[in-house]
Amino acid sequence: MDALDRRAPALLATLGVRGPQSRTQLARGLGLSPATVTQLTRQLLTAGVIGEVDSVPSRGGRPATLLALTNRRAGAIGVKVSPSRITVVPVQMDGAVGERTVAEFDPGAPEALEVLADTIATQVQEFDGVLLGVGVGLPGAVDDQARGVVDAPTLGWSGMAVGDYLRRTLPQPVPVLLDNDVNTLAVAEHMYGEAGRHPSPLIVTIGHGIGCAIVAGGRLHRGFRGGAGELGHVPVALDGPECRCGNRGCLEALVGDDALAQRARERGIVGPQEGKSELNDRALGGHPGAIQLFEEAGTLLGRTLAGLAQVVDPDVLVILGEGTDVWELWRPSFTMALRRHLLPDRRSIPIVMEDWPDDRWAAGAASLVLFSPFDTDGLGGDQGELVRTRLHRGLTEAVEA
Amino acid sequence: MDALDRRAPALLATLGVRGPQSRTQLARGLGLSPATVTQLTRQLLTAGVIGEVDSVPSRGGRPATLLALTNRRAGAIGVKVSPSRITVVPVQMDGAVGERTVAEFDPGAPEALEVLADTIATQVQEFDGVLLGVGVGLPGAVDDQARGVVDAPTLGWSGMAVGDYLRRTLPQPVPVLLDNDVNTLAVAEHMYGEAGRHPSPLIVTIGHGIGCAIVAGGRLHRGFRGGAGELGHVPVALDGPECRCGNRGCLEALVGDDALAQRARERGIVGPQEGKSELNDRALGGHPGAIQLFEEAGTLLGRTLAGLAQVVDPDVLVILGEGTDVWELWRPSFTMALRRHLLPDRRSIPIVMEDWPDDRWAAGAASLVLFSPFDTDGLGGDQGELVRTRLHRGLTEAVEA
DNA sequence: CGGACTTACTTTAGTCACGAACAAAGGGAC
DNA sequence: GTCCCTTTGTTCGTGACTAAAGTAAGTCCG
Repeated sequence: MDALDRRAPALLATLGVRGPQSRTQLARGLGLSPATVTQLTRQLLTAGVIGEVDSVPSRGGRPATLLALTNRRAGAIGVKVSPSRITVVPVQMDGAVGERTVAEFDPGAPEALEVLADTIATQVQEFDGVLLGVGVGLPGAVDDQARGVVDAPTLGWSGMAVGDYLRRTLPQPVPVLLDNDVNTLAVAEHMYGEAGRHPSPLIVTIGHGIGCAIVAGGRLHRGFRGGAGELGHVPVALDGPECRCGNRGCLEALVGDDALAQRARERGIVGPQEGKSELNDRALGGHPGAIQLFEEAGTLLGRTLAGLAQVVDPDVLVILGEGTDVWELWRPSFTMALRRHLLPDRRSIPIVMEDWPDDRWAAGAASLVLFSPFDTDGLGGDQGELVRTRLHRGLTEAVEA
Repeated sequence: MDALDRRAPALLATLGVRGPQSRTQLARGLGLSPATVTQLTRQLLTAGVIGEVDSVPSRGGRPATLLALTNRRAGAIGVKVSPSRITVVPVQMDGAVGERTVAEFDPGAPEALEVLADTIATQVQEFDGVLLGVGVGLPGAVDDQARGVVDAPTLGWSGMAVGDYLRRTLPQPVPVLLDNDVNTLAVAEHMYGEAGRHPSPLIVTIGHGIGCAIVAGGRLHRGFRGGAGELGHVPVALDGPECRCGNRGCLEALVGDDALAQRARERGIVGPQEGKSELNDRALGGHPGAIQLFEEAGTLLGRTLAGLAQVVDPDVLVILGEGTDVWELWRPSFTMALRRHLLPDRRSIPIVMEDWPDDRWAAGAASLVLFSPFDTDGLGGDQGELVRTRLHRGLTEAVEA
């Protein structure tokens, strides 16, 4: 009964995320035989962790019995760290997002980590139900997932052992998982979004930074030491402006929010004190120069992604991020440039734009934790293992109490 | 004893490819526990398929006993299909390459498949030892690995069921595996070359075409329907020359062999009837214009690969292909452009150039077959399964006979 | 209204691979 | 030499998972 099943957490998580399911559905979803699911569910049924809740009318055969969690109060806390603020949200396993906390943040300050830990701590103490862990998404590469060592030029962090610090400092011992914020988005998309219906999506984020995540066969490509997806620093112009990474001609230095705002100021489209949001307003209001700016950006992004798609061959393109609020301005030129530079038989690749508001990024980070029961490769390291045992134990104890 | 072990073929293949190994080495290499290896090897030992051949002096512990195949006459036939010819070579499991057959080929001819099958058939009948299968590498995407459906614009093939045809036509029933030629190279590199010592290499081929293969965590990224790696058709110039794919500004249309030769003719570096090899000669002879041509190509390739490396984050860059015979001409500008456009902490990525003569491509295709015993994901489909059983049965029968 | 067909589970018997403890076979320090 | 350490390999018991065959519970059709 006390077996540290690797499968039981995955089964529980499936019921938590996808809602009530029959045994057969579970078997297919988890890649197990029906026999195994019978065994597993019997244990969980007698333990009272799950229960038979309903039965669906049959479509020509024996009707299926739906299983569901008897106690679904389990979830994770998601954290998004950006250069100016921290967003923290509690997320239940079924995807329900709780009330968020936003705190000002100066990543360069000496007490930055302390502030981060404090902000998270409040939410940890107030969490309703079984807290499986804390997922943190940040703009940068996570060198060692197990220890949580972060390299994030955007934040000015290099070799910061963020994971270790949080684990030591949080008010209760709770698993902490870190990853690049675009990667967390990719995981969330895979679990809840459009990308989950495709085996090999290419996920692109536009906004302040430009990033991407490559998923192949349901597997996130993290690259050597977690540095994959730096789409923003792909060189696209020979003599482009200098980028904050130090190089010249980076995509981000041409179509990132700051770059667009800068160019708009140079061209007199917005005033010297104005920025991206004013540019958006002008363009939506019909200002030809502003519209042209987005057209240029769309072309550049389209061409760059065409190149990437030639090499990676995804089956869908998912666009999201802050920048998508004016996606209609990018779309025409983007689509044209993309299709024009793709091999003929790939031009029909679907493009999906998803709205993904600010706190959803944080919710995405929580998915990092909520996904770990499914993570068969152990990419989450020992922290992933901790999440799994917490899920099993947490739910079982909740029932016994 | 007749167990269709999934593991036994992998073990046999390890011994065939890597040579004699101790049980502990095998366990580590195959990701099995020592206990399991003991069980497996006992069966194979009593069956006489493998034997204890030697023992190595210890380094502070019990000395290891080396195991080896008692009958190593097993291998595959590799085929490389190019627009002008077919190269066929027999390859033994230890990597030894036999004598090659080269045949003229016109992929557009109505009897093209017939010619292909005939050329392979001769080698099949003459094969020395247990023939595990035939591996075919071709310039194009293999839509469905199991059925072997090929889309290859270079050959003018679209939806050709090459695999099915060969399986029906070859003189004996033998597994046939097909893949993109760069993918086969990647597999060969993974098994025998430098890339095998790195978990996430990016493999780039230069020559007539420009291609690449992305390997992540020992896994080849094949893309949706096998179309990944079309590096040659990444757009790199706004108003570049028209490419044979129909688009403009493709990398291949700027730095491929034909493009270089064309440009050399335009600039009067070689005569109107001369081509790439004359260009090589001029450049190696010190012709400034010719040298500059390679410099430009190196810069372009370097910049493009920098972009790709930002997104994919490989741990090594492996360059090979016909074009590498004059790699020294590309190298300086390539290296500079690459490093200049990489994020600072990635600039130290190692670059390895490997010599890979023409018939090695065919040998690479054979690796497709020789690798399938290790292919735990079953990417080779039922053909991979066939290869595994042939390996096991073939070697066992060879001993009994 | 009963048989043919479908689909959903369950039981059984067995395989595969592993962890843990143990045995074997050396090196090195004193 | 004689401990102790390191590394290799083996034995044994166990647990996870499965295939195959059986059972349950419905629909559909004549």
